[in-house]
Amino acid sequence: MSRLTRDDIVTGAGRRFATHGYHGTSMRDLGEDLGILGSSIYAHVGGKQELLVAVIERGAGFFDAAAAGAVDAGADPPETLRLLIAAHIDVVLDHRPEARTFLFETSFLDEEERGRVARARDRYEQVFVDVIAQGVAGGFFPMHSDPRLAAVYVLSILNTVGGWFNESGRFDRSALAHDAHTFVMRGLGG
Amino acid sequence: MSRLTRDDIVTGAGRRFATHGYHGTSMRDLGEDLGILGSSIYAHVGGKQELLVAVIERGAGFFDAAAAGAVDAGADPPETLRLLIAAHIDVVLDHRPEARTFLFETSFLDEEERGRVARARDRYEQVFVDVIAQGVAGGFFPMHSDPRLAAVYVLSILNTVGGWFNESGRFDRSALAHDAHTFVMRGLGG
DNA sequence: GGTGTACAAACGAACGTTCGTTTGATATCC
DNA sequence: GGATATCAAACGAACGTTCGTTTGTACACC
Repeated sequence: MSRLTRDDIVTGAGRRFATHGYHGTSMRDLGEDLGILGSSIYAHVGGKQELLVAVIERGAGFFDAAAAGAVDAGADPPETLRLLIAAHIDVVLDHRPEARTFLFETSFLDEEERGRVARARDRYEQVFVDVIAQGVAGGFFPMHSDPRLAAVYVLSILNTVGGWFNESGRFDRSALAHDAHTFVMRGLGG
Repeated sequence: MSRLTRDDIVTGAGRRFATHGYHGTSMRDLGEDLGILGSSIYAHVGGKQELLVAVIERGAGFFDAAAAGAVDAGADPPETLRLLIAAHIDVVLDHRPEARTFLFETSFLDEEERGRVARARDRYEQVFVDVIAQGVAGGFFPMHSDPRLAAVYVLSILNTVGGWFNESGRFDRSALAHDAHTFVMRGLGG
């Protein structure tokens, strides 16, 4: 058992927040997970709320990077959407604690940070909206309803994946990504 | 200000649990919402956990009733699915606190109740799975993937509605139900 | 030898819950 | 119909515990 870094603390906090919720996690619980006393955490971090901010910003960073990677490939809308879906699923499954905390614990941030995170999430959602809108404009998706609504559907499906998908189940991750993509493509009329 | 009943307390608890989370709600907070002291709540219920159980069972009851109503209509799979979607959206929007608590706070129940609720949720999900499977078998949905997976997609979309839909926005509720149904129908290949 | 990590004890505040008491309405008797 | 008994609802204070956080000290490593 070597000494802990701030990153270790944030990682442990993410795990706890994701499984027990922010208010269901005490500093002593978290310390126990890490093998130290709850009070010792204050050598690394200013407080509990700061931990929540750190975990959520990590999660936001993962999603941002994933979206950037998918868009930068410069493919057509259907292919870009496929990349976005696969990348989102990767984030949710490879960084489950941070993703879950980012997606479901944001309301427990205090005012200012909550606003910043909300804006970050809107920006991310807008990437999906834009791709769908471009697909509609380009004739790839012959659907006539609101791209914003469709983006919400897609993200609803993807955000929930971390809650039920089991990596050692009948489907593997790429099968899930493929299945979700075809479902969404059909939903868009493509 | 008349006297409160146990139902009033449960309703208030649902509102708090849905907005602040179970662990983010104190008995004194809840009392303040209701215009009484936190300690006075114990004249109506045994404790905080009992309130959570009561709220969640209410929510489960709403969903069960909605599913029963949709299935009892005896329509073909596409129409039954349309009824299921509309009924689910009605529950989520007409009973937002109970629905949200049922959907997102179940993990804070203690062991036995959590198991019961999980089984109730599985039963509800199975209704969607069955309708989709019947639709596939009957040739209504020419999709070849897992009905269980498709049911998860549909419920992911529907469960999230309470988090973003605004009754006074550009879409009204029936437009949302219609849009979601066509998206899902296309997703199933129908 | 200074810096940073962890401990151990303690802080005040808030937690869920209990308790004895007060209140206000309803039902009963004369 | 006015005094009286009953009972649930609410109060207000207090219980023991846990919360997030602070402080002072010991000890490790560069």
